[in-house]
Amino acid sequence: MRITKSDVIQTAADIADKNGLSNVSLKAVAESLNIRAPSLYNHIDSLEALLREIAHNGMKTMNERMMQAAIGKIGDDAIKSVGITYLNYMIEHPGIYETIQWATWHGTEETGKIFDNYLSLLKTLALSCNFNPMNIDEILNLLTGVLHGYTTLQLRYAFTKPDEVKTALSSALDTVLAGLHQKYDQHEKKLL
Amino acid sequence: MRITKSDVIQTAADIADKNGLSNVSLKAVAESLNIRAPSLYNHIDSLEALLREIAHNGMKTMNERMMQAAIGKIGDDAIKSVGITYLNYMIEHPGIYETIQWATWHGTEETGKIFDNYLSLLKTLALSCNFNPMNIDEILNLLTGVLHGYTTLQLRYAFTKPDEVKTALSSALDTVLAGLHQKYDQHEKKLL
DNA sequence: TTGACTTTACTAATTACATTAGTTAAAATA
DNA sequence: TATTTTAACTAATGTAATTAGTAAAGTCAA
Repeated sequence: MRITKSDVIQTAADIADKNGLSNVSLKAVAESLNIRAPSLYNHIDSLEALLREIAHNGMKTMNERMMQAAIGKIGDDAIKSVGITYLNYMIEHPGIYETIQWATWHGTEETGKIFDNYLSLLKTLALSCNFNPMNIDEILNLLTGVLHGYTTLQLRYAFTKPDEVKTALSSALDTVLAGLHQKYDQHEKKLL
Repeated sequence: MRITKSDVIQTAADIADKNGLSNVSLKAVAESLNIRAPSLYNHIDSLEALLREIAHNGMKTMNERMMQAAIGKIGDDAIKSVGITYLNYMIEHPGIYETIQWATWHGTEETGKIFDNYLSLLKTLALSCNFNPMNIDEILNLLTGVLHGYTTLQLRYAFTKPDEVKTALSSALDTVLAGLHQKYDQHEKKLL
């Protein structure tokens, strides 16, 4: 009968996924948990703080999954694998992803730190692509931008035709990586 | 002393740009206009509808500016010019852009139509790049994705270092276009 | 086991909005 | 000028977030 902070976040995240971010209210969360709305304040600071927790949990879960997806892979393969994982998460959890976008505008330092973990993973993988390390930041900016923008804009088709969208994302990443290789590949190996 | 629907939308958009989307309320809009909140219902249907109007107005304005920016240009040049215009608008109107993103999730058919106008412009320009028309949809998906994702993620830097961000966007588009040309350029000219 | 302490639930009350209903005065129109 | 429409108003309602104060149930040391 006792409820934990984690229960509250999970329940709110489920509501977001099922009914959209705009239907996440303390009232709705409390009803799902069979408690009264004010009782939620024993676990959270405010509705805004709860939304941030949903976003942070989601971002951390995505980071874990993307790390898993990258294990045993390097280079373009690894990056495409991470990209597909990113898209999969968004398809499975559109409400959480919507909350993550909300947190882009209403985030805290914590939000930035979790995002940095994501950048850090992508950076490692990008460095395994034989790009000139001098340009790694530009490369990261483009890769993260493509992933975020492409998946967001394709989300509406992703529910009805998930396989097509995944294939298309893979192909889009191929195109971007081709451009990146053309521009940033190290042509000379450093000699010892 | 009389207020028009256009005034209401403008005022709400200004509040969004200055204080963020979450601070747009009928109360705040009414106070800015020196009228009472219920009077706003003479001009709008609801708060949600007002937010959609902000988004639609913003999208239309962006479309117009992008069309202007494309005049007299073709190919990669035109696309980069449009991209920079897109970024400029977002820097000038972050609150409206936030509302446009909100409308991505809460939009109507109207929202889709305005977005289609944008797609239509980009399609014309992409076709001027000598890409194989058979692949135009994939190409558009990638271009719109990069534009949306890249600009959104760079927005936080765009206020302090606008010039760097604009140069970087131009370079990122170069990279993507290089990948697209490598993959989708028409190698054979059709003979008459 | 008992007694202090903490946790987590509750009810009641407050506040902030969005929204509706009903009304009125000014503006537009015929 | 008479009529109709527009756009403002006040008053009232409903919903949701939040705060304050309280009580029950769990935790843990003596």
